[in-house]
Amino acid sequence: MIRLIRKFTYLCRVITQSDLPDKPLAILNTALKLFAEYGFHGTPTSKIASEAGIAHGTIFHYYKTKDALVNALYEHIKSDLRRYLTDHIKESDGIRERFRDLFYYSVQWSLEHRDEFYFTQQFKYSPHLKNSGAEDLAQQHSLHRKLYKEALQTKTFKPVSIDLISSIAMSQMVGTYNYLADANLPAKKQSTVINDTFDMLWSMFETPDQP
Amino acid sequence: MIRLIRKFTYLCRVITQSDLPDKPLAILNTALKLFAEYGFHGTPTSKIASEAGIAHGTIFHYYKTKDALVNALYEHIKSDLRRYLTDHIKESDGIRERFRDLFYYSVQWSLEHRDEFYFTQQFKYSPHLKNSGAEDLAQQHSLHRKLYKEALQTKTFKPVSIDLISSIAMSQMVGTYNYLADANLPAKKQSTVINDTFDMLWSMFETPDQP
DNA sequence: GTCTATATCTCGATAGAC
DNA sequence: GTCTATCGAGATATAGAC
Repeated sequence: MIRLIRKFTYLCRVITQSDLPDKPLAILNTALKLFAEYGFHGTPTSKIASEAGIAHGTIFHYYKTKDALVNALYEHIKSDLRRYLTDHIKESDGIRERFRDLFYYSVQWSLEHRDEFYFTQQFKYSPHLKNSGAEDLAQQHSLHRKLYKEALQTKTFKPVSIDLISSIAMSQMVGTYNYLADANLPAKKQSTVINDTFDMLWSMFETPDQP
Repeated sequence: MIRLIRKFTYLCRVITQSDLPDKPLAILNTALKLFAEYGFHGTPTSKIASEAGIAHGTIFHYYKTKDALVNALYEHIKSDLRRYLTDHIKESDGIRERFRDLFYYSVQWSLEHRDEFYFTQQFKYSPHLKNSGAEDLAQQHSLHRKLYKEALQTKTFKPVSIDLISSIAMSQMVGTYNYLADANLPAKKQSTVINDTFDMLWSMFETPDQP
């Protein structure tokens, strides 16, 4: 009898397509939503469970501890952003284009994923968490540093410390994001701002023309 | 008898000058130290008390709740920074000098007060706290916005949104700080970097020469 | 795998002597 | 004002049925 009910429930979900039984992902998603609103210390696991429509204990089946959940969420977001960026950057483009796209789409992604962005900031400034190996979300070596390295080697950039470039570029993205997140401009104007701030950034490091 | 012991203890403190009975301040200081290491959620009030060498209950005599303590600490730091900046900026200077000093000493202060800086970042990204009226530490209207406003009105700056200037300038400071905090350069080199990054910032917004 | 029920513990806050 | 002792809420994590 109970078995029948289970089957029925399952079929209902399949038919309505509304709620695939991907519990681990559901946990991550509701956790993110709640963390963005209350912070991870202000969010009890019991609330994540009830909000996600699952039993409290189930969380600990997928994530041994709350910390593990938080870290898993961070990794999840990180790989999301990574995929998004690699999807939007053409390897065949010139270095300026690639840098522009990296900048542009990093800001764009943050604007379209504000909870995710906010969460990563919280995460970054949470000393007691075991952020072992959790370098800055955007210090994704392979994407950023490779690019800066190339720009330095080809003398596209003035000879400055790569860490300085990295820090300043990162800040410029965050600054642009902060402005746009509050300003609420129409999409087109938003794009203009991102491009303009990128131009400023570029001109900071570009090697001046040799006549 | 006990009264005598008390008096004796008090006199000892006065003589050694080692530990003025300024408990509220001592609480703030050790709280800051611990918050920087464990975060404020990872730091129980009991630990603050024991580390500060006072009784647990005493904390709640000065600060009704833990949240109140956190907020008091934030205000304390904010006014410290404010005093530091106003002490270092000459009102009689030209606008470029004043902006430079604001930038320079903001970074400098952060480098000399890393725990304080780190704490304010934690604070900024703590959604559940009653940060009512806790605007960004550096969005201290009277210091920053007044300056930007003046630069815009005197056409020293290109006509850009003041919020954009504010966001970008702030980010540039944070970016410069992040770089220097990791790089560990000698003091002289540090100054050079701050000045150089300020020049970049300035040239972003400066009105080009009209011939 | 998922649920309910519960064990265990830590922390913030209070009470009351001194 | 400062201390000690303690209370009670609420949190994570586990046990065990289904």
